[in-house]
Amino acid sequence: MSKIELDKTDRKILEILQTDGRLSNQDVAERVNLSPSPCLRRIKRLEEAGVIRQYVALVDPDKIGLGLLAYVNVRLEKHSEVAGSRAPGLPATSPRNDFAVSVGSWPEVVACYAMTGEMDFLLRVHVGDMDHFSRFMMNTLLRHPAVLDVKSSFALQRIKETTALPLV
Amino acid sequence: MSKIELDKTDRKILEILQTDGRLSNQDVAERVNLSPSPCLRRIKRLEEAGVIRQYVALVDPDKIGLGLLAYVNVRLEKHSEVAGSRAPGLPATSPRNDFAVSVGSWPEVVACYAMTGEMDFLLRVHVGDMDHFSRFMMNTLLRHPAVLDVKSSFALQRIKETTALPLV
DNA sequence: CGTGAAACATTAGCGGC
DNA sequence: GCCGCTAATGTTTCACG
Repeated sequence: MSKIELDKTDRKILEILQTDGRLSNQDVAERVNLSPSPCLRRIKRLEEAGVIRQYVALVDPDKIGLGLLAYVNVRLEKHSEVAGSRAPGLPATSPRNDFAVSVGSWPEVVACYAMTGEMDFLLRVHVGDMDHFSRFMMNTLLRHPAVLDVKSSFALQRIKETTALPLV
Repeated sequence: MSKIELDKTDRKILEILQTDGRLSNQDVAERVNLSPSPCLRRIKRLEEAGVIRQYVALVDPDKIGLGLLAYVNVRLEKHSEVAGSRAPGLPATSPRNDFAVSVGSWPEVVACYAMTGEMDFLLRVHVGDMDHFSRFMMNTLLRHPAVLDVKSSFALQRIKETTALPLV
């Protein structure tokens, strides 16, 4: 995790790149009152330290036919064992782990967290419409052997949505 | 909303930029077997159509002292009126609207959706630790006059997290 | 930290399929 | 219509002061 010291200029650079990830180094330099080379050195340092994890383009879901955003709470079976082939002494494939691996392969699921509380997992799911959603539920999520039950809610309105973290 | 036609090449470009938003146009062109100029024309078209909404740098929350991720379900008071100054006939400031505006000004809240189901809003909240979280609850969220009650869950583990949408 | 120069990237105009 | 060439302009990057 290696915390790293960030001074005021570093934070300003992060703030800028969190909003405009394609700004040229020159432009960033100008906005933080630095010349290009020290600015680039700082950005490189932030990238290497993993503070900047990635640069990405954000795509509008509505524009590519993914108009429905759902959050799905999932509860898994407790303590169930995988039927059949399990060598004694070897670590069992737990339902939890199984589920986590499956989630990685479902494109509709863009985020999944193990959570505190009564529900084990929270999934963020992008689909085209209710039809698509129910297909995903019936054919994929509810068919997974580790899943005990689910509770879904749908986004009616996006009040706020940003990838930019507050820079304390 | 203006749907736009995306051919195979456009989708490939989006896929690439969703993973690496700082790739040079030349590199993108190479990967989609196009020369730089038609590739740039396509990217510009995607930007102008709003399919690509923004380019951003993703910052690792752990590295900047925001180690705790919470999802907070919020229920608002129904039908309450703002006390005092309201001209009859003018649209009242609804608690809903009031809340939406406030959320915009709280840096800890990076996302907020109006949801179906028993809870009105779902907030995604990044904070440093439980202390920070409870300060946010006591001093900000629970003090808001529109808020009736809240239910919080905390992320124990990030199983999957991507900003890249599946390109159907 | 800043300067400067070489290598590299972007972008508009134009001709071709 | 959409592609690719060329050439001018702008940007990145690094050795060095």
